[in-house]
Amino acid sequence: MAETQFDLEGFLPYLLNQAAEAAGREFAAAYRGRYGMTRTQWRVLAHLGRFGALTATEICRRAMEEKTGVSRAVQALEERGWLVRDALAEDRRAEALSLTPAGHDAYQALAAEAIRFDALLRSRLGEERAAGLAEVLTALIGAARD
Amino acid sequence: MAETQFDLEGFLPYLLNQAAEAAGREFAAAYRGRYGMTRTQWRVLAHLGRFGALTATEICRRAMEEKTGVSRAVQALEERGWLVRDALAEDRRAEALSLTPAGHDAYQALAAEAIRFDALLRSRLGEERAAGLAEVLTALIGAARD
DNA sequence: GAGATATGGTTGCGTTTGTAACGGTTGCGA
DNA sequence: TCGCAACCGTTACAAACGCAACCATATCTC
Repeated sequence: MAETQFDLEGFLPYLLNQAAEAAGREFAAAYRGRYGMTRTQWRVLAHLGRFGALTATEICRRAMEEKTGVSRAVQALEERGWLVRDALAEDRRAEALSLTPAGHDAYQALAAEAIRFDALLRSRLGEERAAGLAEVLTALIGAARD
Repeated sequence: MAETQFDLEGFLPYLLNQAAEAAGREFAAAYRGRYGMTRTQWRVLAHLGRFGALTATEICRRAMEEKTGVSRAVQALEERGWLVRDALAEDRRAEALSLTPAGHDAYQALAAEAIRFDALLRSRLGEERAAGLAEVLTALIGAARD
């Protein structure tokens, strides 16, 4: 029987990983280097900064992150004084997480960095291809939620 | 001053990561579940199966992988009997890595799995969008190599 | 309303990963 | 040819990650 012809360089999960790691590594310098943050911490910060108060579970669902990672990231951000927990009247198991003013400042600084970096990537690709890319990735993510 | 408006859900590194993790998690069941392999091990196997004998450094460069990760993956694949090291006459620091027949069999099985999964992803997206995605990702990866 | 079941969040532990330092080898310039 | 820098690959150590087990609370079922 003939050998299976497998094209590694056209394999979508491989390409996605390579592109994500390349982009991630490049951007990580902005938050790991300057703020000593983990990727998960940055994600939690970004979600709270963008969407306001959330519970840990909501962050998990939105960010497709493990609850244990979120738990630790929340703890780290809390110790840094960037985040506070508030009791929820309707469910005493859960906590409403929200950013302090200092946390919001950090978010603003990183968001500005992110906007710059995103613009750089989009200029590399051309705005049209970049928009198409974002659309296809979103579709892919949505399809995987099942 | 107005707040910086940052659109997390359109941020390309974020989308890339989400899509890559979603696709990777889904496919990982094929090699982690059935063969107990690490992602790096799978990558090393794939590169050797696809491109023949390589040195560890060449794999690092092609796969954008850390040399320490490759070192450990090679060791694991060697212990499993899927890979052999051959001395290189022209440079006694480096080793030529290549798959054994058993390793090649494993590669074939996983490649078949990968082809199936890739086809599934492409059918989800539609062939046209999938091809465009692959092209843009390749461009992004190429641009990041600088 | 009591017991079973599900959910929010934390902790513990083993695995994986990344950074830094290290032997061994090669290549280059003084 | 001697010394020195660069390079290949491994090891050591620390950080991060993921899974499973675990408390506390909430919900469901009878």
